[in-house]
Amino acid sequence: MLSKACEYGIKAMIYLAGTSQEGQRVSLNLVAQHIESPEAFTSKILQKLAKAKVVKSVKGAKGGFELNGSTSKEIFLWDIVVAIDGTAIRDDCFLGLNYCSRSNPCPVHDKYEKIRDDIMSFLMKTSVHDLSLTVQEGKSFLS
Amino acid sequence: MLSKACEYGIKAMIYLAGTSQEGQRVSLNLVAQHIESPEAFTSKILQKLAKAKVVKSVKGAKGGFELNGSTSKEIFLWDIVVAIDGTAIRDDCFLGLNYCSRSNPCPVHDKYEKIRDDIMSFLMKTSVHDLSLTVQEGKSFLS
DNA sequence: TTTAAATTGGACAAATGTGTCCGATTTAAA
DNA sequence: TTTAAATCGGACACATTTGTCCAATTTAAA
Ligand code: SF4
Ligand code: SF4
Repeated sequence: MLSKACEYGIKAMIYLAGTSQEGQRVSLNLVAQHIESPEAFTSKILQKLAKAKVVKSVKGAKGGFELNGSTSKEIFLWDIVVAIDGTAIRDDCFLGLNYCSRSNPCPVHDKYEKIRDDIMSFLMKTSVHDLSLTVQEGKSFLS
Repeated sequence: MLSKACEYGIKAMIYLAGTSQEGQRVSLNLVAQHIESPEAFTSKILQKLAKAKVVKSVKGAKGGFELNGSTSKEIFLWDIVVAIDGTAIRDDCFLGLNYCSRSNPCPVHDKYEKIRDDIMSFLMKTSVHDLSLTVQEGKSFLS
């Protein structure tokens, strides 16, 4: 479903949502520790997220990462997926047909369309904020 | 979601369901043409499906491939997925946590669990026969 | 028995995804 | 001004997936 990089990216964003009150920054090292991902690989992922403007990175001493913009309520899973994996999960559907439509459907269309719509709805309507709450309460976990 | 190999495998099975009345065989070349996949790669995939006993292969002149067993109604998408991709799609869920459960869930569990169950239900309850009907009627397509 | 049609399986090649290393650069603080 | 703490970015390494090539084998038919 998602690439490993994208899984790490989502976890990183959820972690950052819990540390990003009032411009407080955390280092790459801390992020990687909390989401249990290789540090150098996490670095690449955070760079992608920074280029997509969903995280803000600050270089130099006392630098680090924080969520960009005012609030994690405005950042949705879909933003992260697009930044890291692109739109293939939406565009290349179940059987990976090059061209499909309601008048030229693949054989699974009738049975799969609802699942695809549910996935897209989940990705576009679930905010990082939604997910960070239970982590901060200790009711869900990133590793 | 699925590997390319698995997509080809599903298409091949759906195509074979339309050609496999009464032990009639089709060649690798024909299968690859109809599902628009590279012939040599398709060969590897059909070999996997043959080892999983969902297709029967016959070597030599007048040989070829046909569905194994009596009917495509007994072969489900899940059988094909397991034969080619294994059970990762079921075992490694959305965020790829190593260990998760209702008492140790990842942050998306509440929102994603239903989608996962819907996908598994779709894979386990959809038979190749279900899918081949609309193709034979010209109402859906494999390319 | 010979030939042609077909799958099989091993080795290889290319592309992508995952992960590492390290020097360059930036910034805050001593 | 110097130093230490950080991210950045390019090059590389490794694993997996995707795809190709070809000789070996099997089988039906001439
Ligand atoms: S399920 Fe529908 S949308 Fe998805 S590939 Fe098939 S025809 Fe296209
Ligand atoms: S959604 Fe639920 S089942 Fe899937 S990884 Fe998260 S906790 Fe596990």
